[in-house]
Amino acid sequence: MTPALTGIDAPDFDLALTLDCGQLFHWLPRGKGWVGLADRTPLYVEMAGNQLLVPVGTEEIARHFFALNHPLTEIYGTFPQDEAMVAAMAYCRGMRLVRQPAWECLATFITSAMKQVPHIRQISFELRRRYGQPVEFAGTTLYTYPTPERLAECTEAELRECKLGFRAKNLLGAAKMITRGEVSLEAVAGLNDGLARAELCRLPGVGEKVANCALLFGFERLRAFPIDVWIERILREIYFRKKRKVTARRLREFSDTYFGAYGGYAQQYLFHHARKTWKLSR
DNA sequence: CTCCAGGTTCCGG
DNA sequence: CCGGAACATGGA
Repeated sequence: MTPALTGIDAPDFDLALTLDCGQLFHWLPRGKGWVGLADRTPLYVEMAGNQLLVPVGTEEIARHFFALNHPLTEIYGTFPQDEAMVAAMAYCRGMRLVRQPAWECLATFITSAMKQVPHIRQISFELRRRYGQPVEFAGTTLYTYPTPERLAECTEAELRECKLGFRAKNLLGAAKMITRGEVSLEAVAGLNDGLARAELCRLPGVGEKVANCALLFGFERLRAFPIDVWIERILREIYFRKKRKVTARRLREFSDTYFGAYGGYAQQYLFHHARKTWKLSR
């Protein structure tokens, strides 16, 4: 049933936080840990002290996927040390931004527009179950995220059955453009942040925010700073308190510089902290 | 029943 | 460039 496990060093790593902060949408609790896919590789993961337990033979894949080599201490040192960041840092210490497959990440965030996290998970599981590839693992069946080629074969009506709503047209359109080679994610990977973002924004359903999520979580552009409704609230209520008529452009210019070289990390810390602590008092 | 959710796109000042 | 509105669906 359960595969043989082996431990790998994982200092400064909070697995639960990393899986629960809204960057991944298909991992499931299992026993003392979680199961999920790192691209095509099924993993069971569990913390044991400063070690991460993973199936024998998947050590390198797990190390890479969970970005255990991101220099967290150095990253924290680049954060602005204001009150909000200090609080978010304390709350989220050990959270890592994992290395997601580019298409899986991009597609998932196309389907995330105006949806709550549980809905995004629901959509992800449904797309995987219908159009992904089954992978047997530890007595259960996991499903890979469907390729652009497979999704491009679907009709919009079929995708709507996955509760996508108006996002179905966008996901289908993006899958088709990528399948036809009109946009190449391999090429995007070779562009600088600005050009990469512009290229991604050519896809339907991909605007500034979704492109930045893809860059941050799928292309390891750790400076990318997605501004969603939560981050916008934080910026307006904390960093622009009492300021009149703060435009979206102004928020973007501020966040692009203020949070530094690892702005994406700062963003995710602020995002998760606010979501977990503000929600209770509303 | 009403409101809103990890937005994008289009349209009129 | 900026603010509004439409767009689907489900949970609170």
